Amino acid sequence: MTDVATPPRSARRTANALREALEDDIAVGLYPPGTRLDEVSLAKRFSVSRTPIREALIELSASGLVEIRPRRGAFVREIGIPRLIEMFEVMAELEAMCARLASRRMDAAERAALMEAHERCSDAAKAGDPDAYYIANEAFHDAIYAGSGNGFLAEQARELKNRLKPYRRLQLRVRNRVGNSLAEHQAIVDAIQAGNDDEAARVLRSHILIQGERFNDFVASLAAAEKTRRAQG
Amino acid sequence: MTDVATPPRSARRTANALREALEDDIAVGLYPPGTRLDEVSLAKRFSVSRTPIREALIELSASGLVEIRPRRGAFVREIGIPRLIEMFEVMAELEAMCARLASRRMDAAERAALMEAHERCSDAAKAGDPDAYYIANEAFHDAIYAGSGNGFLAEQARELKNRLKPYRRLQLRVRNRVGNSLAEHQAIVDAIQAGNDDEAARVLRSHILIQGERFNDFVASLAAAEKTRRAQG
DNA sequence: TCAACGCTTTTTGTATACAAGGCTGCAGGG
DNA sequence: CCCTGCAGCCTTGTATACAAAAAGCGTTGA
Repeated sequence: MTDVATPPRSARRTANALREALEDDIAVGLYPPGTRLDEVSLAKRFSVSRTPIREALIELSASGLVEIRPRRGAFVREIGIPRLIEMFEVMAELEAMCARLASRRMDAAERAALMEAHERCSDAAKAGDPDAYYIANEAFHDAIYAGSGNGFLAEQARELKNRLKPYRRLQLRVRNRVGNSLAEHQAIVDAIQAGNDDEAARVLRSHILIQGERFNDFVASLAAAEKTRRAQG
Repeated sequence: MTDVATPPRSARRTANALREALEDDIAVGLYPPGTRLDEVSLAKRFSVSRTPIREALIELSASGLVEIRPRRGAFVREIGIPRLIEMFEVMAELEAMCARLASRRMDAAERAALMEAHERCSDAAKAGDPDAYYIANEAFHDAIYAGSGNGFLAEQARELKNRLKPYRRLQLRVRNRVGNSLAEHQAIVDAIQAGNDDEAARVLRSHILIQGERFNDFVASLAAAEKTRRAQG
């Protein structure tokens, strides 16, 4: 339910809030890839007019999460396996670049933040809590983005990660990916702390590529999601 | 590579046409960085209502070309020198990645296209026509993007190049950058044709970084533009 | 003279109204 | 039985109307 008691305070509050809400709904799987996003339904659901809905959809289309087909409406973008491979390939390179720069540029505070995020990952892994690990993992990678000393790069990395979120979410629950992931994190931290930039880049690159390469599991989860979707719609 | 980022041309024609028109106006310098983009003025200028103008501005804001400050309007984004360095750093890495992949993956047709673009660059350089070189240069780099075999990467590279366009345009007219640029192109082509992926990446990376590093010229041109802007506004 | 307050004006953000293109379904013909 | 053409509805795209916030400006008080 939408919080009707929330008073309209900041500007473009509706449109921005809507964008985030829709992003979340898509990431969470409420609107699976291929779903048509009807303007009037969304307007009704959020108790606003079509205008802010349209603006939110346009933003989402710019970020690549939805696709606006002229005169036909907005659809949650369907990302095929080949394109997903491409995206992971780019993601891996961006993260590798972050790691390379971070290992050269991070100051003491940033290194401390990285270590702490790593600790929290470790705790979540020990507790066997994949959701907590998901959160901590995000902070871990974010620490590396921030440590690159390149704000633009960090933004790009975050944005792409966000686009891949719906797919990685499934991914993390497969096998005992968490355990392996943590070991890889350790290697990354070691390389960064040692200031070994090539090694840091290499390890982080493969850390990401592993997610994209496990296509047995990957395709399986996609197929399952697809099956569910077809069964419902 | 099959699905090039082709924005819908037919419907939403006003909004899309407007976006492109505004992009062009900004790139060309009609609206210098910092300019306020008033909705009603733009609406009047293009003989449309505020709605499509707003939608175009939102798209431009998503692409980073303009900045929408809540309740205060849209402004052509001012990109400071530090951020520009960051952007060139990322651009260099993206292009290097393209070159690395291209030298491994390009087929005969793609190599031929690259050679032809290189020829046209050479012609333009010999003719001393910087505008023609600008066009041919774009095709040259585009050929490498396409040859990477990674359509998503190609899109990202094109988008970022587009964002940097207003700044590179000035850049290319400096000194005899064209001559050096052509020599660098030759080295890139050689490396790609030899299938030497590391070398291709290295050469292309520095080819881009050179543009970002010449900050004596760069700052000078920016300062000049700034001066002009202040004199006018 | 200067600063602070409030009013007015201007502009953005949202809702609604109107226009136009696509989709569906039915009917008629091959 | 299937295919096609037309009509009506439904959805998107654009224009206009309305609301609210911020900036400009003048007045007033110290």
